[in-house]
Amino acid sequence: MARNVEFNEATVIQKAMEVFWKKGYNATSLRDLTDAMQINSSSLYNTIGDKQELFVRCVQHYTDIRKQDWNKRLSSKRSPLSVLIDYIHEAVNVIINGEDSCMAVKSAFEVATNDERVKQILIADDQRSYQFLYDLIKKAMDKGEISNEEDPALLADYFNSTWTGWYESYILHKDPVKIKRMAEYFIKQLTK
Amino acid sequence: MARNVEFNEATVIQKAMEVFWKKGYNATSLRDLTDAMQINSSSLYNTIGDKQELFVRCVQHYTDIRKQDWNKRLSSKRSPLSVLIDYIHEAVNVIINGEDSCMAVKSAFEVATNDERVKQILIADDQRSYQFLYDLIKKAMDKGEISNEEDPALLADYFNSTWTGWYESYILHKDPVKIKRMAEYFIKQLTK
DNA sequence: TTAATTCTGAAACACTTGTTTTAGAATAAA
DNA sequence: TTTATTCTAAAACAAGTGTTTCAGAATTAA
Repeated sequence: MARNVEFNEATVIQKAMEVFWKKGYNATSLRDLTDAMQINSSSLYNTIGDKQELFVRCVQHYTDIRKQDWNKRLSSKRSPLSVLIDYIHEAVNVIINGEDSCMAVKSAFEVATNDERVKQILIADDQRSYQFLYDLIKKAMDKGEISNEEDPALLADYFNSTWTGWYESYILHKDPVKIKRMAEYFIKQLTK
Repeated sequence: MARNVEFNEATVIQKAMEVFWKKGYNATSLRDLTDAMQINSSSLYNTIGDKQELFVRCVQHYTDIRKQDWNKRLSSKRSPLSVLIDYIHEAVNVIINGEDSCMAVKSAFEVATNDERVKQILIADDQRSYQFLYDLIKKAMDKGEISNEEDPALLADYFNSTWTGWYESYILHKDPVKIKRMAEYFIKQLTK
């Protein structure tokens, strides 16, 4: 028997996420957040909680989106190898067209060592990313699309950690060709 | 005709670097810094400058140390391939024994997009890292220690960006075996 | 309509931030 | 020793930080 929350929580988390994503956790102030979210700090503290809690929700939201993408790709009827190669190409596009690098990577380096909850979310995200690669590589091997000489778990691990360096490279050099060449070499290794 | 600065600048920069390295730029306060450096903020501002300037010097110092290490390794009389493999093994040891990841990587993601000077220092550092790898790979190819089928520039670029992902992996999983396995695969690719 | 409840906005909170001021101690050259 | 200069320590600075308070507006169910 009382009024309801005026704002849509999902919308507001999305807005906050964009600010955190761009500026990082420590460089983002509560004013930055409430300005973007268009809510008063009292509403924020009444519903979501403090800055840390909000950040946790934002990272969770960020990884949820990735999760959906991986699931969608995994349920594709197309050949495992083509799904994998498409994914690599789209990952390259995200790197060279996105403005703010990857929030998961940035948060791993800036926050994960100090915030156990953020760390756990990123571990789960990394595990899903690994599983996505592992499933495709394994299926591609079983189908004979790629050589099965190498351990698929090792390949998945190795490739899973490769993207991060591409983000760093793009921050420093802003060179799309460099990223594309590395991606082609990456694919070549996989398919030979 | 006046007194001299009491503290040793190199010592003080080293101390500041350690704090920035561990906590990151934004999470480090001036008090954190002056406590570690054991100097008053007025002395800091009189000699070095503000927080940004201090950070720039610290990143410069960090990359200077790496530069020395690369030069030392490049002047080795041993075979290029063995120098390279040694370097990879020691890089792995740094990752799994170090407590605070890599300051260059952390700074690339946290600061490089907002501070042009830091970015330029990191670009120069990255260039030296690339050149180090390129020189060894090229020499190893010329000597016939490794296959020269692949473009050494591409290999150097690719390998240069690989380490970053290993740092992220180690932050999340703290799994030395995982890093070691990736390094062995890395070497295997190089030598086959 | 009433009553109970929960939300919102603005202001205030205490504390921390990066930086500057100031008074005086220290020191090198004359 | 004097003098000119530059250092240092402590305090003060204004602005910004994350968070809380509180009065009142809003809303739902009775």
